[in-house]
Amino acid sequence: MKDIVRERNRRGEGAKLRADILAGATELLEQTGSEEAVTLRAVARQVGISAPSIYSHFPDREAIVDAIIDGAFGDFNAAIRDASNAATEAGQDPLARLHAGCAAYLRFAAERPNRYQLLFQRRDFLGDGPPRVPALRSESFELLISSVRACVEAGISDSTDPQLAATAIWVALHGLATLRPHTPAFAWPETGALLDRIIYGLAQITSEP
Amino acid sequence: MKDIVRERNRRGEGAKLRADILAGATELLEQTGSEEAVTLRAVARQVGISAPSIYSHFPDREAIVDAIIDGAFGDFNAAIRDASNAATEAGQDPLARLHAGCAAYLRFAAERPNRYQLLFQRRDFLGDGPPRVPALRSESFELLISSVRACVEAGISDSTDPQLAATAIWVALHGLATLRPHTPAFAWPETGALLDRIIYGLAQITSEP
DNA sequence: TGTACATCAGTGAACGCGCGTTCACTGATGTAC
DNA sequence: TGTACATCAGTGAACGCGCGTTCACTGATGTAC
Repeated sequence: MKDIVRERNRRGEGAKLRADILAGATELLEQTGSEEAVTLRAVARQVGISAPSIYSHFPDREAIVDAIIDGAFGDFNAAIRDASNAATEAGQDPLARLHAGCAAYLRFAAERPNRYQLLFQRRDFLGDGPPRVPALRSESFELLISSVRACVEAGISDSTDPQLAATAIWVALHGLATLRPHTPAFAWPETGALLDRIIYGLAQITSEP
Repeated sequence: MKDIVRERNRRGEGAKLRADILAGATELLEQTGSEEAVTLRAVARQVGISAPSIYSHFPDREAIVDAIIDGAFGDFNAAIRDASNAATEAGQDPLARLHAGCAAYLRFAAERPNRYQLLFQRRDFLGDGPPRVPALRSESFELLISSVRACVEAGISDSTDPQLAATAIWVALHGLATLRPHTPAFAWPETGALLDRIIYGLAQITSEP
């Protein structure tokens, strides 16, 4: 069953199909929630093309999933960076900047749970060539750790080990982001209260909430 | 390629195969790390039987995975309960009991990463009949929250909301348990230090580490 | 301006694979008589 | 104690499916002359 019938690209515009394939594959992943659902044939159906057409743009199935992950990391890092920068530009204190970044993290995960899930569920093995994904992974962590350091320098955090505090915050955010969509029956506290508890408790914030 | 050739059970002992199938399927999951690898045929190969033999003991593939999850939850809850009880029986304070339970949680996840992953990655929908899995899920959380309450009552925690604190600890433990096996390239702090940060920070422990 | 043709942007049929599941069966073994 | 047989504990072959991938191809379109 072919739902969509795509119009053939004009000559010289063949590369447009790559973007369509990636968008279709991303949508498929987000809808089904499973990496396995991103099959060449399912993507082809989604985009409205024949399966072999994909081979002009991706060497194999794996490459599509990799491209989805790269795109998701780009969006993820941008969302956090933007929220953090917005807080800085608004002249807010380091704690507000830390909070804005963490809130953006949770918002990204809540709005695209299946894409978020894919970000950190793949093992970041160190193969040949530059470790591409680890670099993408570390950007937001670097921002997190610098936010914690700024709190220490501003005298509103007691932390003697910002790396440890940032790691603790990261695992808590990740745990909340992944656990929540899978356990809707749990009596979840309000996200804001939970996030405050995480930030104040783990970054050892000394001023009162 | 059939590696093992199983001896046929004696008459009346047919039910023994069920345990073997479950053990084989569990081993398969733990080795491959993917639920999808638990196929009827792969399980049959692992156990040394033919694929249709499984139908005498499980109605379909899904039932095998459900049985793995049930078994994993039983082991998971038992590990935490035992560690917590051992601390209580040794006459340790509430903080030590809380710590023992959390450490057992992380130990379980570290030793059986793939089985742990399966525990909370399935949506706990509320279908017909009693919500079996949510009950299994909540046991360890109940223990966690009672440990936090005991700390408050003993005057070593400032928490005014033990439910919130317990939830925060849970998400942090889960985040650490799932993130760590997938990001070996990250510069992880020592687990003990991280766990202390999580417990002291999130349960609002007031006495010095 | 007209036209031959190289190239682009794909397609349709086919392959071998592993899968879940069904079906008819088989051979050992405990039991009734 | 001997034996017929019901039952148990499985097996082997087959089905239809969707998959990744390969292959030879087709028809539109821009371009060289």
